[in-house]
Amino acid sequence: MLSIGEFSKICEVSAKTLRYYDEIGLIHPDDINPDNGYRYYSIHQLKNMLFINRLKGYQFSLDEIKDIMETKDDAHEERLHAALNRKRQEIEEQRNALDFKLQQISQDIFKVEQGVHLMAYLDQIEVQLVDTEPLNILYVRQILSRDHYSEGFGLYFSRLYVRIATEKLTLLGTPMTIYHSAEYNPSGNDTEFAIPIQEAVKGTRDLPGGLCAKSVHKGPYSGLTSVYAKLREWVEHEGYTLVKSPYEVYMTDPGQAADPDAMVTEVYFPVKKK
Amino acid sequence: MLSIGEFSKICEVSAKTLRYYDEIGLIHPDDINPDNGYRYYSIHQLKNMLFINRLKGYQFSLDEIKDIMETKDDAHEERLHAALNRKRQEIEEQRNALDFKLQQISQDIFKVEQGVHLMAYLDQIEVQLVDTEPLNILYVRQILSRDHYSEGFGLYFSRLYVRIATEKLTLLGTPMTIYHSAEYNPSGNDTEFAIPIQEAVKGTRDLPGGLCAKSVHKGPYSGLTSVYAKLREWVEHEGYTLVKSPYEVYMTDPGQAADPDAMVTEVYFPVKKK
DNA sequence: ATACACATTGCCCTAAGGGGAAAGTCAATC
DNA sequence: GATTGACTTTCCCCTTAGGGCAATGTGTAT
Repeated sequence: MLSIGEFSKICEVSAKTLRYYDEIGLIHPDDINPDNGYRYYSIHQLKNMLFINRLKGYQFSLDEIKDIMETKDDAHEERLHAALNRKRQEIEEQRNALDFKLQQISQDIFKVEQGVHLMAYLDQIEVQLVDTEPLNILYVRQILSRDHYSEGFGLYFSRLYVRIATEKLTLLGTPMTIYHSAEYNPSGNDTEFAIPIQEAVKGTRDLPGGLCAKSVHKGPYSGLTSVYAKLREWVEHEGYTLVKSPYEVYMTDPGQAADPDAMVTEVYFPVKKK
Repeated sequence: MLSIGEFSKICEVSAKTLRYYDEIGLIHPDDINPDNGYRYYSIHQLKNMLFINRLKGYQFSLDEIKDIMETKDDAHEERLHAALNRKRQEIEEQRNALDFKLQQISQDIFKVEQGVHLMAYLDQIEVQLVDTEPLNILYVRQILSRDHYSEGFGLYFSRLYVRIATEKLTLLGTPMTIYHSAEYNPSGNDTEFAIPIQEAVKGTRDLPGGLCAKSVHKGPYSGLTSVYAKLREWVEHEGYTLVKSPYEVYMTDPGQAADPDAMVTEVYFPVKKK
């Protein structure tokens, strides 16, 4: 049997960590001296410990690891397989996110070298005041969390398109999204997916027209945050108030855009003078 | 002036977060009503808030962001530039680490599909008992933290090689590292870089020979952890004890290996029978 | 006047341990 | 046998960047 210090060296894991794992039930020592509480590990536990470390490296939480290790033999492999595949996908997404950040930070470094403030582009965003016509829209309304935005996006629009095709409805514009959640809510937003059509069938409603502050955004959706900020700033600064939910109109097909830099999105804020 | 709720919507940052940033001094509201403590933000603070969000996206801690924002105008850009470059490098390293994890997890998924335990390779690591000859080594000993391992690696070995070259000493083997830190210590390990030479000049010492448990490892250094674990397991299991510091011998040049899979490292554990 | 949305502070919670204190224990040496 | 120094135990507080909830106070619209 090995003392906690010896086992700690073998696994290259601190004794503190081993005590913590004992506490949360991830790995209990094989034996505990009842007199003094000393923990003793057997050499067979090494493989388990290294397994835990491997999974930790794949960003499993200790809870997830515990679940996997507690799953009995027959279901174990299946479960592990599923979990690994899931994590692989997560890691891949993270890597892509980092790739994007790398591009962005490189651009920002360039900006700093040119003596331009990182946020200077905010002043470049143009806002116009426009009067919109009322529209008849085919819609579906959903609470969507940030994580499932892009999936929901494809899903709900394609459902609407299916209806338009099967019921031979007449398209009158490009797809749009209306954001009903007034507040910023990280857990989920009340979102309406809509497409303007001619016929007033079931599942359509009237989107009233009126005065709007409008900005046109070119590029990937991640840049929209700033456009929203800018619009709200403009509305505030010019003495207007938001009177209805803001909405976006996708001039380029959101599903099929090859180059994200070529995507064009219009953002509308229905307003009135304060 | 904007209430905390309005400002929160504009920035897409929760009110809680704004209060927290006020508390830690990252962004104070422009005005606070002394009667009721209500916070009021001005629209000019939007740019600052978005700047904070941008830096947060680059994985700056709030403390770092605060430092950057408190730096005054003349030093500000220089500091930001340095910080951004540093973060870019960090992000790049993270991305590379994720790339490596992706490869590894894919291999592990394959193993699971083949019905092989992830840690089965541990049983494949072979350990032999050998008798080593004493060596005369030119050395330099250093406390090195994990993070600076690879840099230290190149640096200290090249210093040794420079001495060998300038003083025309006679090389007797490939470079090696001796690990004097008995315990696993994440903050820094006592490490000796050494190269066996013939002449007993200043800066050399005798590395005594004797009985050793030895494993040969092929592949990148990241796989060495398991070799160490295996060796310790073997030593324990066969009833030996470690009598001196373990060391590694790099059969392939650690600086110049093109393909990490082709790298060969020998690990020695000086032991005696218990 | 009432209702309701919004604001405040305060307290506890997170994940995965790290740092350190006070006290008990082990093995080896004098 | 005694002492020393290394090792172990538990206990408590600390970390990041806020989230959740409660009790309470305030602003505005009806």
